[in-house]
This record gives sequence, structure tokens and C-alpha cells, in this order.
Amino acid sequence: MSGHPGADTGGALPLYQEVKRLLTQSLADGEWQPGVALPSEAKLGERYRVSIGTVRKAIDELVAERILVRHQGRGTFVAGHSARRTLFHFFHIVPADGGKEQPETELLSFARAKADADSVARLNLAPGAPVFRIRNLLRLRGTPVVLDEITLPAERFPRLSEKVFRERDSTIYQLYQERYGINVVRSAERLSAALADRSSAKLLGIAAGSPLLRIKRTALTYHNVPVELRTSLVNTAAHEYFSDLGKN
Amino acid sequence: MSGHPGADTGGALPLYQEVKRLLTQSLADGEWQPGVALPSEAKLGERYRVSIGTVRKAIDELVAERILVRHQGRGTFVAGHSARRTLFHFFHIVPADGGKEQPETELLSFARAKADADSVARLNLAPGAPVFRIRNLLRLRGTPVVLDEITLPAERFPRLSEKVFRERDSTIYQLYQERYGINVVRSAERLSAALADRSSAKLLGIAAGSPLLRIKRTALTYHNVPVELRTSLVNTAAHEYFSDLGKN
DNA sequence: TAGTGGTCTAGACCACGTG
DNA sequence: ACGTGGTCTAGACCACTAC
Repeated sequence: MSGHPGADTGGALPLYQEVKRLLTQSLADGEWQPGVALPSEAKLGERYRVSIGTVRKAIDELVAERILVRHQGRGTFVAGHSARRTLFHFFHIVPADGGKEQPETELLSFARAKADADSVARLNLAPGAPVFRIRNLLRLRGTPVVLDEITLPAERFPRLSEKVFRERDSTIYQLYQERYGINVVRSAERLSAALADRSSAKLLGIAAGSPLLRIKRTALTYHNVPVELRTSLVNTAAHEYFSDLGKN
Repeated sequence: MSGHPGADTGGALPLYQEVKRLLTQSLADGEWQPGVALPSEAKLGERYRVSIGTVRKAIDELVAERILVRHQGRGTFVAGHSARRTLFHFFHIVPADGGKEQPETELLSFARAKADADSVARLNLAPGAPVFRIRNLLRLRGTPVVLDEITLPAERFPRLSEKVFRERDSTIYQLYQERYGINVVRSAERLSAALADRSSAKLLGIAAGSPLLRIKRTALTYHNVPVELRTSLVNTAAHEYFSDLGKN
């Protein structure tokens, strides 16, 4: 044997996949917090007893999934939730003509409730598990455009209160991250069309019966664990949902 | 100098990016047709005078963009438009409960027209350029669900006729590919909500004023050149738009 | 058996960021 | 000057496919 290229294939999984798994596990365990640098590639190679090339291939995939960010000359960092990141990767509503803008959020209501059947299924909860139900109104350039209803499993958000939620000085995902150590890394969305009921119409400043875009989002953390449900109603009279993502 | 690692950096662009560009150009020029194998990585390395590793890195990106497909032991192939590929990568409507199904297409109308302002802008056409305007009704399990209006630049589809379009025995993107050598490699979509007008409602078998999901798609070929516009109206009473894509 | 892509290693040099 | 990631090369062996 010359190095040990191709050694130990009995494990079935490619080495770099195993390294990726170990890295993801350390991330999920909070060993490296968002915003801080991981050990250098050389160090990681020593730690896992693999060559730098193998570490790089593992990191390549985590970078492609936007879980890590590389900065030449500085290091490799855990992706954190800046306002910018939320805007670019999780907020898909844009003016029909112009470019992206930061929305302003107004808290409408905050309540405890029991999970309904849909929440139970999508959040892997026990029937009747306690959840938080939060409603927000989002404005773009002062105009109300989006009505959000957020469902959170109470178990994962201990001592969350309306006061905490209202007085946060950051985005919602930053709150999850900083206060609960929950890092939302991707989301899955399903869209449909609906008609505005009276109360939604009033909040959005439109006529009841107007067409609305309904977005059902599941937000996921490491290992694709769901941590938040969100149903958005969007007035698309002057805005659109942008299914960007480079790749089809 | 030992090999020529890092040689010739005057060109500013990384070597593998240059190789990627050359590969994409050959694809756009039709040197390799969809479905056929490219030369082996070793051959490509000789052709471009780079190491196999550099070729692999270029191909890696084209594979990530779903432009090429690798098959271990067989070779690297140009992605072609099977019915399956269209279904998985370009058709995003799924039953609210179940999994993906192949839609059946019914041609409603086929006409020549002059490009409107929107088409001119999105297809980079000259004002008043001739286009084809095609309308289709798509059914899922026999139920009409989607109403499509397709706009094609006539220049790129010479001698296209209703007969050709109607008598194709494949998907629409396969027709573009086989008859016109146009390979749609990705699409960009913008979604909004609308109300069904009388004629749409009739075709979809719903009441006028029902909410519909409107999808405006631009289909692109190599080098991000737009080749087709498509506006879809979707009855989302029992179906949803799935914004999949793995990565957020 | 031969050829292809897939994995893994090792090491050189470049470009960038910080002190 | 030093450490980091970025690029590029070279070569070994594995896994799969076709003949």
C-alpha cells in the first residue's frame, strides 16, 4: 500500500461523506457556533485522519448547502443569520418591477395552543403537543404585503414569550439562533392560491375576495429536522414570489 | 517549476473555469448532442492540456447545474429531455396529498403573433418580432389543472407549425431539442395569485372568480439564453406548487 | 480484460487577510 | 512573515460497465 488510498472500504460510505457527517454532527451539537471559524483544513485533516483533499470535498458540499461559508485567507465559518441572509435565502417576495427590500415586521398576536393535525405531522410532534402561534404583518416600503402565521413547537423554545418575541432587535431566525441555539439552514415551500377572507383583507388593505398567494413553509435545521411552520398570505398585486436558486 | 502548478495566472480566470467555458461552448455549438457520451476525462485533459483533476472540477459544476450527467463505468453524458426529466426538474405541480404524476397535454390553440412589450424584454427580441403563441390544457388523472400559454421566438423555431406541434410524440422540451437543437437547461419562475376569468374558468372546470396560481416561467438554454416564455394558470384546489430544490 | 468515472492521497504554488 | 483557503497537478486504487 502506498498511502492508504482507497483503504477501508468495508464501511461502504465514502470517507468524505463520513467526514461531512461528523462535521454536521459537531455543528448540530453546537461545537462551532454561527459566525466563528472552524479549525483550518489541515487541522481537520489531522483530527479525522484524512488528507486535506478529503476534508475539502466534505466542506465543498456543506458550502453548497449554505451551511458553511469560506473566506480565502480568513477561514471557514458557520453560516449565521444576518438580516441580509434571511432576505436573500429565505424571503422570496419581490416587487414586480424592482429589486429586493427588507420588510418591516409588526407583531399581531402571540398565543399558546395545542398542535393541530397538520402541525403534528409536519413537525413530528405528539398529538396535542403545545405550540406557540404567532401572527405577523409584513410591510414593504410601508405597504402591508404579507400576513404570516408561525407555529413553533413549545418544547424547543423554552420560556419564549410575547415580550421576548416583540423586543428582539433582530430577525426571527436570529432570535432562534441566539436564544435557542437553533440554526435554520434551509426551508421547503409549497404554494397555492387563495381568496382573502374579511380579516386578512382588512389587515392587508385590500377587498375581501382578492386573490392571495399562500405559502406553506417548513423551516429545517441540521439533519433536516423541522423546527418551524409558517403560512404566509401574500398580496401579489404589486409583488411576486421569486423562485430563484440559480439551478432549476 | 515542478509540473506547471499554478502556471499562467495572467489569464485571471482559474483554469477549471476556462475549461468549463470551453465545454459549455462545445455544448452550445452542438459538438456533443444530448444523450451521447463526452470524451473520457483523460481525453479531455489531453485536449485542453490540463490534468484530469482540473477537468473533473469543471465537470463537477456542470453536473451540479444538471447540464451533464455522470455514469460510473460508462462515461459522462449530455443531459437530455426525457419525460422523466421534464417531470422532475421543470414541472412543479403536485397533488396536495400524493406524489408527482405525468400530466396529459391538450393543444388548445396555435397562432403566429407579434411579440408584446413583455416578450420583447424577456426574450431579448426586436420590437414587433414574430412569435408563436401556443395554448395548452394540462390534466392530471383526467382532471384539468393547468392552463399554459407559451411564447416562442419564431426566428429560433423555423417551420414550426401546429401540425408539427400537435403530432410530436414526446414532451415539448424534447421537441425543441430534437427538431431545433435547443436544449432547455434551466428555468426561472415568478409566481403570483390571480382570479379565473370566464374562459379560463370554463376550461379548468371551475367557477369564474376562483383563485388561481399564476406562474411566469422563462426557459433558458446554454449561457442563460432565454428561448421560451410560459405563463401557467394553476387550479390549486387540490394541487400545489412545490418549490423543491434541496437547497433553500 | 479493458475502459470509465469515483475516491483518496500528497505536495506544490497562488491569492488573500492579518499582524 | 505567516496562516488560511484556492488552484493545479500526479498517481494509486476502487467500483462499475461493457465486451
